[in-house]
Amino acid sequence: MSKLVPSTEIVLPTKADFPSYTPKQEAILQGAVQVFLRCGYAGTSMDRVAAEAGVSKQTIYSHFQDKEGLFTALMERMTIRRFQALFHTETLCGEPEALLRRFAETYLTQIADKEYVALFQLIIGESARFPELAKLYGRTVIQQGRHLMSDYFRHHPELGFTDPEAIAHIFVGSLVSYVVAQEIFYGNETSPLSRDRLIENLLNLVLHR
Amino acid sequence: MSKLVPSTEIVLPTKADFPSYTPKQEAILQGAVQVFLRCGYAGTSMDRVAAEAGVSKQTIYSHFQDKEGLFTALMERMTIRRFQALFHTETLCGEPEALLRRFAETYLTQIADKEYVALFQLIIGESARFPELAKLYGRTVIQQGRHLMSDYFRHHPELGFTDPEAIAHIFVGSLVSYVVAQEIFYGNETSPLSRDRLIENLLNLVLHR
DNA sequence: GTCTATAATCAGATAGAC
DNA sequence: GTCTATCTGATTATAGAC
Repeated sequence: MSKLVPSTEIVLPTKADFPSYTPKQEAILQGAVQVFLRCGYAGTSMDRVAAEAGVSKQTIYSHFQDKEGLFTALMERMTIRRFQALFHTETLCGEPEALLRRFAETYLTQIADKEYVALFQLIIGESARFPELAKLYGRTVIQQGRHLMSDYFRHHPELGFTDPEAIAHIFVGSLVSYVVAQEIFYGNETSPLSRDRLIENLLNLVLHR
Repeated sequence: MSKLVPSTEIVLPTKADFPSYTPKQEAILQGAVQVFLRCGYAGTSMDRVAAEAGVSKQTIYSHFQDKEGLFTALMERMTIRRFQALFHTETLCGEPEALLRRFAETYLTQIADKEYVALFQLIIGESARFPELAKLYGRTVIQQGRHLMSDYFRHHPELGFTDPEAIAHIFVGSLVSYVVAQEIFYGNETSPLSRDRLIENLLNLVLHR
């Protein structure tokens, strides 16, 4: 254990995960987004998707194998896009406090987005039926955030973290569960906690000790 | 603000939330658990529930108004039961470190249970269609945990927390998101982190500073 | 490739016998 | 109260015209 290598290997999305679609396929996917996110997998009918997309049902079946094929293609695309939006612009450098605050704010803004929350809910709800989707999502959106953070901690031993990976788990996990509690379990109505208060206390806990 | 009162009022389940059921109704509910937890709301058919419960479909409709009525009755019951299992035996007293470790271990054990995870997933997936269920769940299972902790912090000012509620948010949130990452997004397969490591680092972060 | 029309099945909910 | 049988509409998927 002499080299500073990550203790977990992250499998990043490759070019094979970014298939390109024809305009017709784009129309289908765009229509499918609305319905799947609102009604869930079983609650979505192909008729509804066809109507929303402005194409016939048979056209959907000729481009995507079946309902499962359409659903997985759509979910994979949305997951990868979120991944890009989350981490494309982020380069973890600068002073620890400013960096961590910027990371937390960016991450929270991204995952508290309405469409994002709906995607999150859908993948959780279908995690048993579509485990590969859940794994892809976990690897790209959740683990990648932890990975960036723990790498930063590892390369800044002056912060004094003996277990950077666990701290990253706690840091990112607090952000994720905040959104779950506030947006999905309606905590913003029953027991609100401002984003600033969360971030301030999280930074205090991690840095000022 | 001179008295030590909780800053958020928790609405606890009352006796009205514990309806009693006849043996026939118990059989129906017991059959419905299996199917709803495995197939989701839309994916569950009343025929299937009837078969699983060993009764006729009409019997279900005569005891519960319709599919929604059966589903909400079942979810409410499971939520309340989990709430009891979580907090009935727990009294927060003793030394901070031992207390917090015991709390974290009990909480994790409870919410990492297979049936519990399935309930969690189902309520998240149906949170848009059944917001009242999500609110009930959030109030009883999640907020109640935070409430117990922040109360404890508030009554032990020697711990030096300027914002007990936010710290409780982070503490309980880390536990919840750990289970989400490990059990729902299959983190135990792709990037495992032991329960002990999480708890140890969480306690370090909160207490030893 | 795209559409209209249709097949085959299954859903939630009810009627009526016992 | 409970069951069997049934109704009505919606669902996935396909056939065949253009």
